[in-house]
Amino acid sequence: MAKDVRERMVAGASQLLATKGLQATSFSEVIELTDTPRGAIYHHFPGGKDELVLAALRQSRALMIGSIDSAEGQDAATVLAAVITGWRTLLVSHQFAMGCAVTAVTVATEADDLLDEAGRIFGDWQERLAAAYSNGGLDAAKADAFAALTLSSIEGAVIIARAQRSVDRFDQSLGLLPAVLDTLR
Amino acid sequence: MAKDVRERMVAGASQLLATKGLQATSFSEVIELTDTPRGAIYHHFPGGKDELVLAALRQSRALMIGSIDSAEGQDAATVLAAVITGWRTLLVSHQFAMGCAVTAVTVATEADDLLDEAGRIFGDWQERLAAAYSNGGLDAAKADAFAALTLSSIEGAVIIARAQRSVDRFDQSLGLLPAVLDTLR
DNA sequence: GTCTATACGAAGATAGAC
DNA sequence: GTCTATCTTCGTATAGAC
Repeated sequence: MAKDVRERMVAGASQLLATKGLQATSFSEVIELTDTPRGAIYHHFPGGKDELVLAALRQSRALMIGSIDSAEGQDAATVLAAVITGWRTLLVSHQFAMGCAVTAVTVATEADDLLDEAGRIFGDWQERLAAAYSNGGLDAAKADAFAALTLSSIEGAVIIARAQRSVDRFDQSLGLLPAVLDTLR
Repeated sequence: MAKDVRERMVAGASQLLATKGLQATSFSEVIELTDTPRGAIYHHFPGGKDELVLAALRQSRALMIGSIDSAEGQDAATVLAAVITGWRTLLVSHQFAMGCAVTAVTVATEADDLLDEAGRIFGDWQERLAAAYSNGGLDAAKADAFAALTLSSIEGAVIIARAQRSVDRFDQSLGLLPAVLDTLR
């Protein structure tokens, strides 16, 4: 059976946020992209755009968490490589037209509820990543700090890669992380 | 004498980009913020919004370059600390309502000329930072790579700090960089 | 250089029919 | 659940007067 209309709208909004930003994540664009009925938007999202964007953020959250979880149980270096590769593949496979939805919202909103959710998601990502590192042999405090560095450098590297339509700086910058990890254990 | 109207408009646009993003950097907001005459926008920027944003990006470029240059000639660790402190102060003094204008444009535009300029600016920043590191005692190749890591991790940390309205993760993540620098020489 | 007036389109949102 | 119509507001842009 076809996916739920609401679910398709959320996925479309999430994709639009990651590719074109918050402004371009309009009802018209979501409807066109997902081929869903116009009249259904306010039925599924009575709170309007904010509610749709909030749902899209939560979906982005789950995707990244799933990616971290699937590397769980392995060596910390393997976890690191898996996360970096995931983002690298996303960039390349979309020809640098796609990035992070949470970042896109953070730098373009003034709504407190959206900012709160974005902050919580970054926190959750770090926490999950730190747990995976810890599980992969790193001391807890170091795992937490290294997770913070991993996240911030990836988020920054993704932006720079998009602007330059190249993965050169991405590779150069994140290429230092494995050696950093080595010094931590 | 009062600053040139055009210059004030560019500064206002630059500030709006860094605080509210590309969408909110509208003519109305720029005019209100800078208290400049509405009729003067298309006189100074016949190319419309794109031309204004382009000028604002170039001003952001110059600000960061100036900040790097003022640390030039010092030890690599001092250069690193100066750049980090600069961004940290910006965040705190604006209560996390301000970030990087170039990032804001990168994740919200589809215009090639804006993306090109953003990519060029990130490249210039890295180049200037690498030169300062090299001047500060780091081997050239390592200086370039470490400049890439410095930039991407700062850009990412700034976003996360804004979302969380806290400098905790920022400090935690960038706090690892001095040790990384030590391992490079 | 700066002003007003205005055109045009897009966006978010609501009402009421089907 | 979905449709159409409509309202309001806002943003970009242009024309022509001062």
